[in-house]
Amino acid sequence: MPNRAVVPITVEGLKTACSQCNLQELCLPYGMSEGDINQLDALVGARRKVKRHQHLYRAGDTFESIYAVRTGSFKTDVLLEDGREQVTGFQMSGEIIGLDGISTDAHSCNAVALEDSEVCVIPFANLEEISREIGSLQHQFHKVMSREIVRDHGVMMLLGSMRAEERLAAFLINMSQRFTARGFSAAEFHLRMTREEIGSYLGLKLETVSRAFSRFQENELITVQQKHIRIRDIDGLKALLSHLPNV
Amino acid sequence: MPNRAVVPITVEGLKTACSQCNLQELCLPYGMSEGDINQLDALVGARRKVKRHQHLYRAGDTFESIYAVRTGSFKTDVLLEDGREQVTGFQMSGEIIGLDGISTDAHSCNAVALEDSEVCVIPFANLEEISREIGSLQHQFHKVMSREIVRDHGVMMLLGSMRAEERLAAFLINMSQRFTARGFSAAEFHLRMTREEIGSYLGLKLETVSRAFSRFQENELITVQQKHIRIRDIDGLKALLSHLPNV
DNA sequence: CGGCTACTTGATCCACTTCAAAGTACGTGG
DNA sequence: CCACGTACTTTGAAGTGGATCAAGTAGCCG
Repeated sequence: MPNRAVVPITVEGLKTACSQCNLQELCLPYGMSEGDINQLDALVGARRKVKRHQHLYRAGDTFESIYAVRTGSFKTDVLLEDGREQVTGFQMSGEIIGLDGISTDAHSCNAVALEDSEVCVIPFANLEEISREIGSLQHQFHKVMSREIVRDHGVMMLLGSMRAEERLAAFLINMSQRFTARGFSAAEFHLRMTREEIGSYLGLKLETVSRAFSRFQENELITVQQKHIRIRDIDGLKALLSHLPNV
Repeated sequence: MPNRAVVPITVEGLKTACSQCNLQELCLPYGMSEGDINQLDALVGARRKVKRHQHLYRAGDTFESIYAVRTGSFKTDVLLEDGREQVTGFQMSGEIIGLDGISTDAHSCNAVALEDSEVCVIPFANLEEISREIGSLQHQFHKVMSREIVRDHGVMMLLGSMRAEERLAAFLINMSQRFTARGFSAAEFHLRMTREEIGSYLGLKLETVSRAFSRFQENELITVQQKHIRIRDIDGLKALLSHLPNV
């Protein structure tokens, strides 16, 4: 596990490294003083590489740090005793993982890399300490947590009130937006997760996900080749979301 | 709207008033100094009464404060353009409402009183300022937010992976635990929400909720009389959660 | 090339929804 | 205090979206 100390931190380096990070809004742009930069130095403890299919943490692990995804992507899931899995989210670069652990000082879900990935380890005690001194960091962190709560409400809406094709359309639109925000194509991207993982996230079986993809392709909304997706008619997809179930 | 200033704050009074509050863990027990108490004075801005079926806030409202439920209970929900409603949670005394607003400085859901209720208004700017000075308050607040995220994951599990009777059993067990934590009977309680609201929360139609209640009654797990519930076999309910769907 | 994992597609089934009709509690005004 | 209206709940019967079961296919990697 390469320790942070190994990689000398420079302001330039940070700006590059963290340019897509969810925490950037408070770390960098707001004219941090030299002293602030030194504190930031204390904030990010280390980087950690996680290979595909490896756990970043498991349910039950002691909580010490939250993580910012630098490269790659993750899924978080909850397991029931009988083996049922619920994927609670997919995380891409710049997104924060691990907030579930603050509540009880132990993680309540699993975080697994979908591809070879790297995270910034942010010891939570450090974050709390520094955010007591830098108000903008404190506020930004609160926004990150709140955003997670709002996102979760959206997933509840999806799981509780939408039909299969609406759920998949919402998922594709969301992925497209997140790729766009990272400077990738809005129309063409590569999904890192399996049909089963998408299904688990959307509360559907993998066959249903597959059939919905096929239906979208028939209707010329998208082109599917395994995990490679090309969106041909984003408005058509969005239209699926604004219709009543039986109209 | 009675302002806080109207009700003189005393340490005794606070201990009584906040004895069931989620924020109590940091406000009260940790031997706050006289100075801390004065700061607390600045934290809780006012109390606000909300009548049954009235909104505490609506989606789109500017975010300024979070709320601690003093008496009564609330639901929070998200509405789709076509009228579909997803209830995202039910809140009882001591629980915090409004965390969704931090993210964008505007609320993203509606909060509606299920009965005549009263909340403590906590201006969020105050909370951030004071929590920069009192570390235990800061940490407690982070725990409250994290707990909300963990709870949301549980609801996703419920909506995405459980069948109707499992969902209702999980709901009843959860309600029972929360009533117990408030000093009420674990076995007998009055639901403040309608079958339709329970159904919306659980991703089911009201008829399905009603049928599941009836089935539980047939199986002597509970007694139902409209909104009055008596749990006769809590272990039987719990057993419903640990079984495979087809076993 | 062989073996594996992931994906697609068809046929059948069933849990939950939808539609419909009563029944019950409750508040209000006469 | 009763009559009536309203909102909520229960229950039945029929319909359907997605699950399940079952092949078969495509891509990947050692």
